[in-house]
Amino acid sequence: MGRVSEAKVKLMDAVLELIWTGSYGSTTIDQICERAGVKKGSFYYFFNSKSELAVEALGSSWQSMQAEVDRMFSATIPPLDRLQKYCDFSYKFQCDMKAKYGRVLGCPQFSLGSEVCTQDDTLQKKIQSILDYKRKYIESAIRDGIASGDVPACDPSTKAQMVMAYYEGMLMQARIKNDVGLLSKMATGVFSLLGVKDGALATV
Amino acid sequence: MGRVSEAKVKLMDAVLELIWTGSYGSTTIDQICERAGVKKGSFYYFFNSKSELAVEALGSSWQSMQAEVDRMFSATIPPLDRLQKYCDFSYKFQCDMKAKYGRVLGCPQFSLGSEVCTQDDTLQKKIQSILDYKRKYIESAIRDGIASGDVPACDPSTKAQMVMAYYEGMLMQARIKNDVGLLSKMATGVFSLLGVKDGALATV
DNA sequence: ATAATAGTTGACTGTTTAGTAAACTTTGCT
DNA sequence: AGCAAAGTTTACTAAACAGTCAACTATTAT
Repeated sequence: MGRVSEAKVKLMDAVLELIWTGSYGSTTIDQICERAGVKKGSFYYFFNSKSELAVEALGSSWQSMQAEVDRMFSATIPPLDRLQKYCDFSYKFQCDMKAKYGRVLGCPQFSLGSEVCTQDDTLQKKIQSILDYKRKYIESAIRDGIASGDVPACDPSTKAQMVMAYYEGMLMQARIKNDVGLLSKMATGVFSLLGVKDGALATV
Repeated sequence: MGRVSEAKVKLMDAVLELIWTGSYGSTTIDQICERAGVKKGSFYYFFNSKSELAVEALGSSWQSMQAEVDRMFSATIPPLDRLQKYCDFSYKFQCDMKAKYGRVLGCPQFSLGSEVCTQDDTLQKKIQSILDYKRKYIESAIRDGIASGDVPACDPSTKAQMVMAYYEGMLMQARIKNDVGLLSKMATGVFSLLGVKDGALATV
């Protein structure tokens, strides 16, 4: 019973957009409320702080993204194709953001993680866990690639770490330079890191 | 004539430390002044804003760093050794920071760049230019490596972009995870990206 | 010595911010 | 209808914040 509300969802959407198009530190609770079309009293009815809102928003945003990532990294897809698809997806995604906001926005977890890691422990832990999930997809694709003989023998965990550093570094660069072109050939570097000749893919 | 002052230097040191150990958005002018042991009136005597101070501080910090980088990337050193030295230096540097602050701090330009790129144009441009300088060292080493036959033929500019993405991505990951261990084998990935077998170095 | 220059200080202003509380409104249950 | 749960709103406080200014102090060239 009682009345129903979309305020919570609206606040989560608003905070993500503001953090992503700007930064965590520079977005105020008043701004979030204004963007969400929600009064501050309602904000504090649902959340205790900006940090708490951000944690929930990041979690829910990752949850909806995860379905899509699961499809890209399906075990039915050849391992290297998964990585190719993931790179292509990221490129397209960043193009969409650039079209929508006039800005390449990069990876929300990485940008935010770098900003708050020394300041907000619970937020930092949430981001860490999402990044760990993402790495597991890559690691699993590498492991499958080794099994199928597409990837030279290596430690999948270490290699995944490297691939991810490269991938996230590229997105960061694209954000800082506001240049989406850097990302169009992203997969090339991924395959170099794996010691795989580019173009050795089954189908794309 | 008139009296002499170290306030400007102290303010620049303070802002760099605060941004690096925290973030740009979360460091206030009051904080900077307190850390520097300088009164706010003096701050505004020398600078018009936090942004202006940050621009000057970044420039001067890069200038003193550049001497060291020039040595590492000396044309007298075999090209791949330069990259190895640079990776080793970064690793040691981050270890020092961890020892000093209890935190891996990563690359100041990259963290800050990602935070302010959508918000502060002059700061963004300053960071951009420093990052461009850094890339030129890598690009030049790659070009020399191709000339000496140590690096397979490629477009040095594009490859430098990739190497840098990987390098900066690694530093970012280390910052977010507060784990310096990730960086100990950094050069391995650099050489993979260049299509060079690890251990093909003249001397290190 | 003193006057001009360079830098310092503290007290001040107005604004933005986080956070609170009490009155009010909508909704569903009986 | 009427009551209770769930959510909304407005007006408020106190603190943090950026930025200003006039009076003050140290340095040095002459």
